[in-house]
Amino acid sequence: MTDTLINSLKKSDLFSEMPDELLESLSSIAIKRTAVKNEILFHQNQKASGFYLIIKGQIKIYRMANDGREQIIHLFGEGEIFGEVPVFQGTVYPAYAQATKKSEVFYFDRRDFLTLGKKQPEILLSLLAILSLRLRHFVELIDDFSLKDISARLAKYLCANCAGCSVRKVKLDMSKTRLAQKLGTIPATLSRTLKKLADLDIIKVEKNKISILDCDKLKAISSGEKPENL
Amino acid sequence: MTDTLINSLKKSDLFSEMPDELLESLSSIAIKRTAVKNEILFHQNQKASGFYLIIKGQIKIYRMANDGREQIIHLFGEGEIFGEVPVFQGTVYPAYAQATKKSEVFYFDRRDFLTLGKKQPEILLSLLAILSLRLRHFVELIDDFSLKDISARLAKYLCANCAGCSVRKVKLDMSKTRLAQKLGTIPATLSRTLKKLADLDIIKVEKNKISILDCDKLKAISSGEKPENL
DNA sequence: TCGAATCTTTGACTTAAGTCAAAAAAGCAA
DNA sequence: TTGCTTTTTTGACTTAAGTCAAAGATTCGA
Repeated sequence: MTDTLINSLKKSDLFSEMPDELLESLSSIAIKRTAVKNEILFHQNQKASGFYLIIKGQIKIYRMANDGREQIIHLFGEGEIFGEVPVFQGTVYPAYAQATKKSEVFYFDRRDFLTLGKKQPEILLSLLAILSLRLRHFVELIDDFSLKDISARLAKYLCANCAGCSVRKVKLDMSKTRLAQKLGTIPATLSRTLKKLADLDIIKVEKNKISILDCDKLKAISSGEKPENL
Repeated sequence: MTDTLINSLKKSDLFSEMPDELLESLSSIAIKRTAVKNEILFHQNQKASGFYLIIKGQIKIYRMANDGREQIIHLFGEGEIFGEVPVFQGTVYPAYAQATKKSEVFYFDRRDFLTLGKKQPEILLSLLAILSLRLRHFVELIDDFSLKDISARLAKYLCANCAGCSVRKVKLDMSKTRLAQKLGTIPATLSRTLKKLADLDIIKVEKNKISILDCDKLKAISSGEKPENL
């Protein structure tokens, strides 16, 4: 029984990277709940007594505007948690949470969570680690997306995947279509970009293996410099 | 003395939003350190004994590649913390940290931090709240940046700032140049986009006040739909 | 109130990257 | 191998948004 509970935790966004022994402790305070369609899990301005992890179904987070119309803030799906910010802050829920269909959730009571955290601060530290690491990734991602063109993103990807350019051959462990997605573009553009770099003798492409011929130029491109010919 | 310490914490990225009473506790375990230029604060693979907050100066985080060349991972500046992820995880530092110039930092010892967290888990919860809230913002930001064109971003901004469209007049509390930045564009483009929406009678712009004439269309645009005329 | 500095708008032009479609190559199953 | 599907490349075209520069507004200090 606890096993399936831990498995559910492992499938969640927040807890998936947490060490097993901590998950076990966590699972001891998780309470399984089901919500029928349209059931309200918490109200706006209600004291935040606990947060939720969705196992199945979908939860709508919304606010009520002055004129009575609801403003949907977010839809959360399986594996996602919600309500944790006000719980951590010790404030009130800033919105309503309502099941859009029959759903299953785990409920983590704030008090239990605090008690557990007191006994085993490693749990909280682990969560902090997960969140701050993820935050770093996002900051980087945003940097990449907003500041860089495709060549730069590709160059960066290649650089990051050749261990400081000591390895000169990068084998793609995914399809080019997939890589294009990862770089935030489409296969056609990736193909052209690869060709551009190859024409400049910076890389050489053979099927799914990419050789890096000029690591320094690649690095320059990855940080935004433009070589002579686009 | 403690006052200036707390003030420093307030200027930092991570702690600025933390309630005062918690900052006070935190300040009790912060140790001020100075680093001369090129001083190494921690080594790669060394057990992560504590994390740092930069008060002044700059710290370079880098890894050493096989061929001896250093690969700079990040440069951190004033107000930023570093080393916290391995500290929270209880692992080793994954890279070197070296001052690029004379710097001042606060050092938070892992053990002290844990002890404090045990005594006052609210501190850890507050950090969790800060991080998870910030994460939410980033997730949204990435959504916006990668999926939406400028009209959509602007529409979303306007929608978010008219309280569920019950208020029909948004007063910009910043210059249009600043707003353009926030939307990830330039003033010229923002100007044109505003005009486009005004031409479609969706909004009306008078100096720094923007009236929303058609809230539903605005919402549609903000979620990616294209109206008749671009 | 005048004039300088800063913001904002507009116009003409450029460009990176997307769309659509078709050809070429690679992968795969029987 | 053969044929079928999927992936990748290429070409022609479109488009959103950036650049640069100049003209209009606005703001603000003295």
